Amino acid sequence: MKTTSNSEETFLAINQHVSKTCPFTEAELTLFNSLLEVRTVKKKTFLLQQGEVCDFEAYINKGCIRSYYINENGFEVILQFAVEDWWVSDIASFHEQQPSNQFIETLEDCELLVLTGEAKEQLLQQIPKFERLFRLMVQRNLASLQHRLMNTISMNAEEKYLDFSKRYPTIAQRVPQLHIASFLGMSAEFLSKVRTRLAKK
Amino acid sequence: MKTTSNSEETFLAINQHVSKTCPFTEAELTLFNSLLEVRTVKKKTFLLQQGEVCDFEAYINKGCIRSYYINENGFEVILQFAVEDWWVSDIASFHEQQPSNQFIETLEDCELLVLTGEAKEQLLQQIPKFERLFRLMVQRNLASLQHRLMNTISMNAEEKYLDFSKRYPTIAQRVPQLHIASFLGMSAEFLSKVRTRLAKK
DNA sequence: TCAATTTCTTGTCCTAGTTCAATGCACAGC
DNA sequence: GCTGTGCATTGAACTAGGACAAGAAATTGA
Repeated sequence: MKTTSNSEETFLAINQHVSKTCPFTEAELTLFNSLLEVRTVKKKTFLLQQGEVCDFEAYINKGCIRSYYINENGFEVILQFAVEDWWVSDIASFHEQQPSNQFIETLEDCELLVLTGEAKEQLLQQIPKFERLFRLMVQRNLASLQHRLMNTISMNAEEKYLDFSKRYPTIAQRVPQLHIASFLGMSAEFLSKVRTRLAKK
Repeated sequence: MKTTSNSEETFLAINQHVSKTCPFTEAELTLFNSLLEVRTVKKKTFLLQQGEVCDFEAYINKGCIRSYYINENGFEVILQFAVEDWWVSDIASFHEQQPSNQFIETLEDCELLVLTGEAKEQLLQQIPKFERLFRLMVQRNLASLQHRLMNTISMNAEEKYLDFSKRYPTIAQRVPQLHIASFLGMSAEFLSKVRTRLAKK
């Protein structure tokens, strides 16, 4: 009894999430859910490290995660913040089965619904409609990354920060400024200066 | 006779291109080809302008194209250079049927194979396997954009230029420096200075 | 072939953002 | 209740790259 109601709750959000992009039947959703692995992870855990092959896509039920690169000079750049109702993965590594060059790390205690490579294959084989869902997900990702690239190139620090806190108000709250600066491509000190300058207005 | 051999030639490259990612039968490829529209376009033609809804994906048989944004301040940023064996489109606008905020412009006389929205729908309906091809295409696009974002944030001008000319030697040759600078997110003047500095070594 | 337009180069001056260092703050662990 | 560790703030000195201007070189096109 407990388990059932618990698991219903567990999959509520993700089922709504996938239904938004594509209509699925109850039976299809049930199959989908059975292929997901529920995982709770402590803060500051790595889901993926540079050099490993990424073998999952994870939907975030609860918590906050960042993915980032570290380049040759030890310079860290944040690729993505992910919170509730988002997915994280290194798609390139996942699909080409190549070693990743990203880190994926929890910033808070998390509850994740994990789709492994094997599970995803089964899913796509049994319900090809899901192919469309994943294509749409990647597509949106691409569009938002394009947008971010434009901002990164054409905006100054203040504009970037304002745009960010408008676009992701919750994340701007939850995440240390340090990381936000890295996401926006500026030093933490300078972000701090920008913020105090803005506060004075 | 002439027509046949001509059209065989026309579709040779694209058929190889799609077969690389996914095996298709002769019949499937023939159907695919029949849905493509061959278009030759003069240099400096716009395939898409800000405000229009993008209704195509175009495969480049011959020529060179750029897609770019112009932001509120009139600042131009190049999103992509595309040459032979690449696709261009504004995926977001295309699939959401939203007005685009990009321009897509030919930099040379081009021969394109154009897949319109309608044709693409037919294609996906009749050969669902193509869904996979398009997902992979978007996915690769995403991966390369991630890479570019990292470079943009973490490299200095010289490193960016060196990386670019290593990664896209042909494009570095074919395209005015002006545009390369815009792609790399630096002023044309500064790129010129970087190049003379490099030449002196 | 010559003019017209685009693109490239070079120099000077200037500013947005960096780096480094010091200080203050908050809160997690004992 | 103290203490260490990780963040945030502030300041001073520095620099990569931008903006502007003016001339040179290269392409285009009738």
